[in-house]
Amino acid sequence: MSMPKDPQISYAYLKKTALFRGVTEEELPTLIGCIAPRYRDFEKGEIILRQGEDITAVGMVLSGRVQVIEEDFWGNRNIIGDVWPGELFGESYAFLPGELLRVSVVAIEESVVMLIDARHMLEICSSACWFHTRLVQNLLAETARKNLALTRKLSHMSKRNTREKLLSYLSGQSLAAGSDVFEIPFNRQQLADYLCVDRSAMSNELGKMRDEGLLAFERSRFHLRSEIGA
Amino acid sequence: MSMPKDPQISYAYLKKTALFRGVTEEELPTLIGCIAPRYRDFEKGEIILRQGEDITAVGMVLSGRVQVIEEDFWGNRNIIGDVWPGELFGESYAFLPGELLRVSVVAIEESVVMLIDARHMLEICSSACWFHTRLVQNLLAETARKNLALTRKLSHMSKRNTREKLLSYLSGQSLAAGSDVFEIPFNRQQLADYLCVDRSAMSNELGKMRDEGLLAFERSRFHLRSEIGA
DNA sequence: ACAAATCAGTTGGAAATACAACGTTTATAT
DNA sequence: ATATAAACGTTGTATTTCCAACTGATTTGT
Repeated sequence: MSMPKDPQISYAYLKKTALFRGVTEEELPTLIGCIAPRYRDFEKGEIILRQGEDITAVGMVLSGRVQVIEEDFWGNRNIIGDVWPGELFGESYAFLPGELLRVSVVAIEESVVMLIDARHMLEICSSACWFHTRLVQNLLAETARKNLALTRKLSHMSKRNTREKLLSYLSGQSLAAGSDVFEIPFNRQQLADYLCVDRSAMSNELGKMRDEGLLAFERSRFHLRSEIGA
Repeated sequence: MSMPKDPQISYAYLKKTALFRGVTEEELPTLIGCIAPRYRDFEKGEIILRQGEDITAVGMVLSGRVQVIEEDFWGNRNIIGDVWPGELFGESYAFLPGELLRVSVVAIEESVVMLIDARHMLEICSSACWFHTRLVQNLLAETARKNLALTRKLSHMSKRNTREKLLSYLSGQSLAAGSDVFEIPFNRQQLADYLCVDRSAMSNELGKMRDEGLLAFERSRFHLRSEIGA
């Protein structure tokens, strides 16, 4: 890890991130000065946050690519997810003092990250700049969004068999689209991964449901039937 | 639904809720005046929030009991969860303008709820009271807490079979306790419900793992073994 | 236009899970 | 202390899922 003297922050880029959305390019330097982020440079393979730590800063990947990893009781490593440039990590832990990290964050390429202390985001700065409000709004919106996504996925996955998982997911997609005909953003393998089931078994189940008249589909386009099919 | 003239808000009670934690009883009246909540009285069975709505207010149950319900494409109702007095509802949707409710919230007893507009929480009030900061901190902490709980549950549930779900859960509990011996907060049926598996199948799997020497247990007390058992 | 790769559906056998039923132990109430 | 209820483990069977392998259709790259 090293301290980059001149972190190549592009304001044009930052203002498009979920955290800084709504702040203009002119306002950004003031805001950045206000929340006083730290910049860190990590080499490929370096650990950014270590399981067990108690963090108080939110991280944003500026360049490179980092991964969230979980190590269980027996030392088995499990990749939880990727964090791409512009995205946040550690934002759930940073606002819960005393809550120890259950994951590690690792740079899988040379990466530059921005670390913003949670207090700097929440406390009203001396210059009372309004950007703080916007930042907190963005932060809340972002955690709320993740929350909803997790809740939805969980509501599908808590179904006991593949058919019910599929119906739960498809029903949600249909309601979201406001139509009984809709497109899903997954191909079969991705859908199976999302629902944590076997692809072929899922395909099989889809076929059965089609034969029973519950639904029709063609690739990613689905049609749910409200009439109880024959 | 009616407008209670004199909602029986007890400041002593409010200051103990997750939302108002850290605000003293003396400060509460000022803060409450500042965020200008609305109070509503619902009869048993009345709908508080309707699926499809776009809400901008966070709700808190003051008395009674409300339930979060999901209705799918075919009209099947599914109970998502209960909200007890002092707890929040709608907090994920309130901060995402344009995001339509995928659930309904229903009073299952006569209930009084407090509705706080999201903007009142986020925008700095004229009197620039510092409580706002605390309120937002509490809100962020609360959504962060839910986020972590959801992420953890999901990481167990994404395992393909009962054994791996159990090991994922138990490993997490062990790491949280910082010991290979620990107590879990569930009985067998609750654990099975949490992991979305069949209780007897789960019991069976626990027995097999005990016989294989992976772990030992007695009721809710578990002991994970790091050595690869014979 | 053609070759190669990806994607989707199908099938059969092995493995795991759900379900129902039952006996024993542990906890709770009177 | 005793009766009652709840919790836990066990077993057998029906059902479901996983896995591997294969075919045909569609997409992609050249």
